[in-house]
Amino acid sequence: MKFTVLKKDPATAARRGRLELAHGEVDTPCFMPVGTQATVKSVTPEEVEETGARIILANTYHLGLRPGIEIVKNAGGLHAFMHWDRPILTDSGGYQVFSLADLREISKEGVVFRDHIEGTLHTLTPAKSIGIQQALGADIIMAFDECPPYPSGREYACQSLDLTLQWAVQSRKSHTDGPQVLFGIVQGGLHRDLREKCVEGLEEIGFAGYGIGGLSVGEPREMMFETAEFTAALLPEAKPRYLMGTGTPEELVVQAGFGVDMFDCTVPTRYGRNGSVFTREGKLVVRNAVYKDDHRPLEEGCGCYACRHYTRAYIRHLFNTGEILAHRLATIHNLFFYQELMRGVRRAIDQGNYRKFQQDFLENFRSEASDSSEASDARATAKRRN
RNA sequence: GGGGAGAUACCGAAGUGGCCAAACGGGGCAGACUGUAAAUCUGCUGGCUAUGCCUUCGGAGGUUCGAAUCCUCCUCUCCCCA
Repeated sequence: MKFTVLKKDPATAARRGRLELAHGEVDTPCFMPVGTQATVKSVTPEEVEETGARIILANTYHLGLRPGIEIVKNAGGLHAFMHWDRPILTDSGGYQVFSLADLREISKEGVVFRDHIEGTLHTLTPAKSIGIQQALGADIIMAFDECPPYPSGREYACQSLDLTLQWAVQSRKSHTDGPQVLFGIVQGGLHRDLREKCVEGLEEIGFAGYGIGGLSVGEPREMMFETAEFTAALLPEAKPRYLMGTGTPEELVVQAGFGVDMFDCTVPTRYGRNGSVFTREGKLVVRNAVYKDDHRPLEEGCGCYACRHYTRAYIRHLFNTGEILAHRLATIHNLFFYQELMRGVRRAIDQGNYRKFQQDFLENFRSEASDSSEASDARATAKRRN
């Protein structure tokens, strides 16, 4: 792997970079669509690529369980198995320690999961996680960590951090040389000193890049921003910084300004399947009745496949009737929107005016439909018509 | 012509004297969703001048302190036999 910082924004900590990985190059800051089960839900790899995505995520816990590494190995590795020949990053299963909290028990050695499908027990240790990730053959693999929930008291955050650091050592030891690179993950909750301690510890071990973990787990947005900014600044300049699991379009724009190089989030794909799409003006719940007779594209001027060929009224109709195509079109649009957003971010940094780009974007983008006078006007109109 | 069953909110369907503005499902409307146990989950769904009031369980009348629920008549629907 080679990571090059091409340009630094004069007014913010934002930076433009390029990642050279085993399966290709990725311009940063980048957004990585999430494909937990070796598929970005509802869309084909060609469609993912057409949105502009150059790297995607997959998941160790889920793929280790089903179909299991033997089958993926026999298929010729994850890339061949899922027919995606660009870079892949696999998450270690650390997030499942958080999201499947009711089904697992943490010990010093690792985590015992009661598998959510069959109920049988599976132990994930740092060595096992790395072993699975190497077998899958992703370009970037992640150290096994504990993602503690919010709120976590200082004592718990402290313990959890020690565990994550121990696991980082073991992850590093288990990682054999090859085209794959291993990233460490910074934990420490919202505590500055713990984040500092974690970064120090990880740097001592030495990783190709660093994930900032433990955010977007329910903490107030301001606290997430504060912690992300602070933590990003602690990390070595020459290595890629990956803010794990976040976020909304605004969060990406804000946090790219902290010097984050990589993002991933389920928001564009999940929101798409659940009937929400993004536009430069904010979130639009295309499922809603306001759009039943609205024959404009999801976003005017958008170049995505969905917007080139279909209208809000049609896509709402598809959602309303439970048609699969609704999920596909909304997902394609959202992924394109995210990639278009990142293209804008990169261009602005290239031009050295990231601050202005941020301001313009945030001024236009309304995250809550209720903030939008246009949306509430539209709702009122719909009510009158009914 | 004879016998039987039924009519409940937008639809289907429970309820058979007070705890009923009425279970449950569908539909509709809205909200949530952040390293995906998610094509999922949650809320609302008669009206209003709203800790209460008004209208509503096919229609009209009656019994009762009180009726979707009991009685009488009427209207309509379905099934079986001729």
